[in-house]
Amino acid sequence: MIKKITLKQVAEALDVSMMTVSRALNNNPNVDKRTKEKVIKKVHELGYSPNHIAKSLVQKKTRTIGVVVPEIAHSFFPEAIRGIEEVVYREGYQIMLTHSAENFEREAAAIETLVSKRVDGILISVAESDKDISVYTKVLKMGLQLVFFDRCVYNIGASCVSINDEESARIITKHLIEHKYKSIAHLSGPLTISISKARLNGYKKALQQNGIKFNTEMVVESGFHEEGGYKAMSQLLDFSPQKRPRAVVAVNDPSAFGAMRAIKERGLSIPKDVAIVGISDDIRAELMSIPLTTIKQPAYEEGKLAAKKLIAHIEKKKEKVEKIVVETQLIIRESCGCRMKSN
Amino acid sequence: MIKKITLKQVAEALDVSMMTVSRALNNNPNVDKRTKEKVIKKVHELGYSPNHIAKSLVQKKTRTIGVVVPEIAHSFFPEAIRGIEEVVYREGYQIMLTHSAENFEREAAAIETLVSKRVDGILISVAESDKDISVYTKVLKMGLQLVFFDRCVYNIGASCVSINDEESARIITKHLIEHKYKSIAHLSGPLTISISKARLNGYKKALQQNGIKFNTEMVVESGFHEEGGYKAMSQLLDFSPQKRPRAVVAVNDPSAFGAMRAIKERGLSIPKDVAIVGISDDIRAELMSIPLTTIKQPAYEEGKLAAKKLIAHIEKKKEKVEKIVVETQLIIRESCGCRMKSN
DNA sequence: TTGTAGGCGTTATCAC
DNA sequence: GTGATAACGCCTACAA
Repeated sequence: MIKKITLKQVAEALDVSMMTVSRALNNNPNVDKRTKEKVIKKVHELGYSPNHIAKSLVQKKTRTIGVVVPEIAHSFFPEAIRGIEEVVYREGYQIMLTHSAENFEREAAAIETLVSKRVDGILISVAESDKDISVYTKVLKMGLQLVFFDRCVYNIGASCVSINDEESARIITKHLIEHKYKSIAHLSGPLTISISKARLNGYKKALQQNGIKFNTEMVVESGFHEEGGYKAMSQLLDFSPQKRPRAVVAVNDPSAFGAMRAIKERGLSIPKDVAIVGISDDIRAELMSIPLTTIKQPAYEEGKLAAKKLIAHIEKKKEKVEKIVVETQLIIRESCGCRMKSN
Repeated sequence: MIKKITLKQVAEALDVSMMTVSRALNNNPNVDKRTKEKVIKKVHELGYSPNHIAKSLVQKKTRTIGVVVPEIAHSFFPEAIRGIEEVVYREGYQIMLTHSAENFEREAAAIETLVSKRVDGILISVAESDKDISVYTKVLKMGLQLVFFDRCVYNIGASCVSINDEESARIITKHLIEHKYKSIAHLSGPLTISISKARLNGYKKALQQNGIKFNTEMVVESGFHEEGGYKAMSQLLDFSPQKRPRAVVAVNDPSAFGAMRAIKERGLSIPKDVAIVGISDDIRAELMSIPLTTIKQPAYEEGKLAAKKLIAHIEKKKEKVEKIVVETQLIIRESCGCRMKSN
């Protein structure tokens, strides 16, 4: 850290007390207009920069929030972080960004560090690995504010911002059913976390509501990433042509991208041989050679809402814990068989 | 901030001094093994979490670095941030992420806040708006470490990690020239910042080395974003068909994407009517209906190198200030006219 | 309107 | 190996 001018030095240079300088700088009304001007002038002259560390120590408030994401660069998260930053900036907070890399231990360590750094609250989208929710309840018990976004943990007393996962999966599965596909598989997320279970349930519900029997073999766990989608799809394609699914609901777009690669590598065509849909509306979805039909998830909005809710929890002692659901939208492209490519 | 157990309370519960607890927790060798065990046990029992704010105050070190980017969600930056996070995590630092939104005032405010939060150093990619470099020199003068990445400011005594901008632009322009295009335009970045000037120079150099006369009208400032690329390209397309450029070097991929949209909207075809190339290798480049020929810029690597260099500056007092150049690679796709789409 | 005293939760330093 | 004390730079609370 830098050797710097302190309040005391400014005060001495002006021959006033530290408190006068402090008050002048914090817009305290009880300070003579001329002294205030003098102080501000001297502060610039000396290049004084207030030490927020000291301020935080006495005020027990850092105006910093911690953000924990399982992934930084792909699909949903950059947009969500942009939304968070937007709100946080306007409210005069800062973001401490950490990354769990989908790993539970790393996530727990990140949370612990954020607590030690005394952030005012934490925004988290949980990692996909096996987990013990006591990490989160412990944070809450310490009185730290916690808001989940996208991948939530429910019923532990924290607010959450996400889409309606079950309904989104149900709608897009139903869309596939309307194409008369009967044999529809699901590439699921890690079933330890609730978002995956909800999407699986939505898929099941759509089948059931349309009189299609649910078949366990048609659900393969792919996780949330491209590689997993590729592997899971390959597994399904190893079935005999009669047993092979005619359509696939991927848990999200990256998983769908991996699956699309697997399908193409077998020389099969999308959607003629296998139709596929995702959930996310990743930036790449519309650019694929067969544009992906998907559910648009408003990442930027989710980030903003989550940040707003967290700050409300921090600033108003009695802010209501709630589940905030953002609207999604079915985006119909070609991978479901709705329209074929024009050229 | 949370009401929490302090060192003092742990000490009292154990009937030892605060220093003993502090030493035990910081792996100071001068602590009896059994007292250390006792301390650790009690710390867990009480749920004590060390207050890094207090620690930072006395040690004048926060183990936090500030990151300032002009953009959070698109193209280069998410990957760069991922690289930064990777290094910072391994070295036991945290990231405070801020966003200038390409706006100079906002950037200056972000830096000021980071200084007040007493980060140990700052990693910055500068905003595109008009600027006064005194913001950066002031930071340096305070003794704070500063490392630029991607968009640098040179000769002010700060290290910098970037590609060789001039050479990259020269190479990709030369590639276009090898296609026998004579009338080649440049969509430039904001000419106030050095990366744009360097790329413009590379473009000029390629023309000159190949006996093509440089024509001022063929350079239009597009900025770094899609919208600017669209507008700048539209301007060039307003020229009469004879004067209109036959090929275009965009300052980066987003600008190229905007330009491609403009070209298509006029009913022109890429690369038949207008060939185009970019610099970045954005995730979308290969997915475009006409895949974009571009220069691959290793964002993740740049982030890692910049973070490593910053931490070296922070920890070794005499780390050399240097310009670190990362290798780029020409990625040939279809937009330059090299090969036509297979189907 | 201004100043003084005390403390926020740690660690550095020196003593035992 | 352990403890007492004085910072670190600021703000709260109270006094003048």
